[in-house]
Amino acid sequence: MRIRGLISPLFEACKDGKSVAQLHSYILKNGLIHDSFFVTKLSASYIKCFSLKRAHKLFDETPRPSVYLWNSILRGYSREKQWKTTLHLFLQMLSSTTITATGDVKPDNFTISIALMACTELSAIEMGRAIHGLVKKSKKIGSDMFVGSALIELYVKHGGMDDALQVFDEFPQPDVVLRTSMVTGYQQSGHAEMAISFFSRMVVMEGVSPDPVTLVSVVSAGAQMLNIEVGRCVHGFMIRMGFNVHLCLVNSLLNLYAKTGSVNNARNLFMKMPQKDVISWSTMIACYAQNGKASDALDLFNEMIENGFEPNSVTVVGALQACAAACDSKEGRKIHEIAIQKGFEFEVSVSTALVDMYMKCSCLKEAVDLFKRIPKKDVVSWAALIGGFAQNGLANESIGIFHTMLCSETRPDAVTMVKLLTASSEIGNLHQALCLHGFLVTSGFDHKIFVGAALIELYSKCGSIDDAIRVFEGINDRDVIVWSSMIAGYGIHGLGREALETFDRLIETTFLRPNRVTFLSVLSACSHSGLVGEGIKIFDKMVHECRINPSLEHYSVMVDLLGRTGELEKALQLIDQMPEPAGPHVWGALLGACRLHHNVKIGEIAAKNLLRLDPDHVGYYALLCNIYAADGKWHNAAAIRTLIKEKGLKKMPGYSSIDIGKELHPFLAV
DNA sequence: CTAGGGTTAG
Repeated sequence: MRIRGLISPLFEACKDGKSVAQLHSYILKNGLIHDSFFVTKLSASYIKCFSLKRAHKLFDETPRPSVYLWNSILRGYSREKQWKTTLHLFLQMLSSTTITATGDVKPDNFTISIALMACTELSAIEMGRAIHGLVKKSKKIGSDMFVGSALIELYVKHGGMDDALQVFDEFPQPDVVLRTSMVTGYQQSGHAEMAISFFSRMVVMEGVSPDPVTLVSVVSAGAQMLNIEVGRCVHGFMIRMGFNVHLCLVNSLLNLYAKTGSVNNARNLFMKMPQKDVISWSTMIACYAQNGKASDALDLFNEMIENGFEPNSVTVVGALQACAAACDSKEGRKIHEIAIQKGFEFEVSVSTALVDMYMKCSCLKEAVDLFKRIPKKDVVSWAALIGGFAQNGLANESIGIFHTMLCSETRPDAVTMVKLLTASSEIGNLHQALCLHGFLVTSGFDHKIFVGAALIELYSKCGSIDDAIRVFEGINDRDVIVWSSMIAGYGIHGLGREALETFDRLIETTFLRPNRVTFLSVLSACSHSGLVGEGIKIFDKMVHECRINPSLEHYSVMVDLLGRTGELEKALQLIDQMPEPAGPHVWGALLGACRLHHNVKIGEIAAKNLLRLDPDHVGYYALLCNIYAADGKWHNAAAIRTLIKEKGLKKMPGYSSIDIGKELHPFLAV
C-alpha cells in the first residue's frame, strides 16, 4: 500500500509522454502493472500529456480494463475531437460488459456524457436517442447534471427544443449550467424571445442568479432580436456584479451594440475595455463597417495591427465590408494581400467578402476571377456574384450566373432569390417574373417577408400592378418594407391616389412607423401623379410629426414634385433651405423641370451648379442646350454645343431590349 | 476526471 503513496506524486510531476513512459517501465519491471490503481494513474497521465497513442497501447495491454480506464481513454479521444473513435470505443465497451465475468464494468455517468457528446458532434441523433433510453434505466445516471447537459446539447443541435425541455424538466433542481444550456439552446435555434423568457422566469420566478456565461447567452439573444434594452439591462447588471472583467461577456455586449446600430455605445464600451482580444477588435471593426463608418473601420483595422494583434479571417471580413461600403478598391486590394499572406484567402467567408468588395467597387474582372478560384463555393458565394452583376447593371448576366449556379447543384436560398428578383425587375419581363414567382411558391421561400417585398417590386416594375397587389394582400404580417414596396409600386404606375390611400391605411390600421423609404415612395408617387399639395403635406408630416430628417433623395423628389407643376421658385427656395449642399440629383431634377417649363433663368442656375459638381456629364449640357433652344436663344445653345464638342463628350446611347423565345432554366419553368 | 458562453461572407 505504501508504494502507492510513494509513486503517486511522480505522476503529478510528469510533463510529457516520455516521463510517463519512464514511470510505466518502472511499474512494469516491479510487477505493479496488475494493480489497477497504477494502470489508471498511468493512463490518466498519458492523456494529460496528450500521449494518446501510448495510453491506447496501455489500454490494449490491459486484460480487463476498469471503468476508469475506459473513461480515461474515451476522454483522450474526445479531447482530440476524434469522435468516431470515441463512439466506436464506447460501443465496444457496451458489448464487452456483457461478456465480462465480473459484470461490474458498466458505463457510468462520465462515460455516458462523453458518448453523448460524440453523438452530438457526429450528428448521430438516433444513436443519441438510444443512449438516452439507456440513461432512463439508471436513476443514478439519469439524475447526473453532466449527462443532462450532454443530452440537452444533443437535442438542441439535432432534435429540437421540445426534446431538450423534456430532459430539463426531469431535473427537480437544475443548476445554473443546465439552465444556461436551455437559454443558449433557444437562442441558437433561432428562438431568441423564448431564450429571454426562459431566462426571466429563472431569475424572477425561481430566484436563480445567472452567472457570466448565462448572461452571454442572454446578450446573444438580445443581439439576435436587435433589442437594445436587453443590452442596457445586462450592461447595468454587469457593472453592479463586477462581471466586467469577463471578456466574453463584454465582447457579446459589444456585438449587441454593433447589431443594433448603437455605434456610440459600442465605441465607449470598446474604449473602456481593460483588455481586448482579436474578437473585441473584429467586432468593433465590423460594427463600424456595417453602420456606415467605413473609414473608422479601416482606421481601427490599422490601429489593431499597430497594437500587435494578428487579424484573423473574421477581422479581414469586417475590413473588407468596410472597403465595399466605401467603394475603396485600393484598400480592398491591400487587405486582399493580407488575406493571401495569412493563408485564408480561400476560406469561403473571406473569398465571398472579397468577391462582394470587388463587385461593389465595380472591379468585375477581379471579382469573377477570384470567384472562379474559390474551391468550395456555397450559396452565399454565388449570391455575391449574382448580386454583384445586378448592382452593376448587368441583370441578364446576373440571371445567367443563377442558371450556372443551378447547374452546379447549388440550391438557392431566400436571399439569393431576392437578388434574382431585383435583377429580374430591371429587365421587366413579366413572363420571367411569373416563373420566378412560381419557383418561390414551390420552394416555400414566398413566405419570407423580405421575399414578398421584392416580389411586389418585381411585379410593379414588370408592369403588372394587379399581381403586385395580389402578393401584397396575400401577406399576413406585413412590415414597413412591404408597405413601402406597395406604395412605390403604385407610384411607378402613376397611381398617386392609391399610393396615398395605402399610406393612410398603413398609418390607420397598423402600429408600424413609416420610415424614410416609405416617405420617399409616397412623395415620389405624388410627384409622378402631380399631387403637389398632398406631397407638401406628406413632406411636412415626415419632418414635423415623424421627425425624420429629409435626405438628399427626399429633397430631390420634392424639387421634382414642385418642378413638375412649374413651382420653380418654390423648388429653388427648398434647395436654399437644405441643411447640406444639394447634390447632382437635386439640381438635375430642377434642371429637368426648367426644361419642361421653359424657365431659362432658374435653368441656368441649376446648370451652373450641376456643371460645377460634375463637369463631364454630357446630359446636363444637353438639357441646358434644349432650354436655350426652346426659348429661342440659339446663340447660347450653339455655344453649349461647341463646348460639348471641345470637351470631347459623347452622349451614351439609350437602348432597350426584348426577349425572343429564350427558354428559362427548366428549374424555373412552371 | 466531465457540462453551458463571445467576432465572420451574399
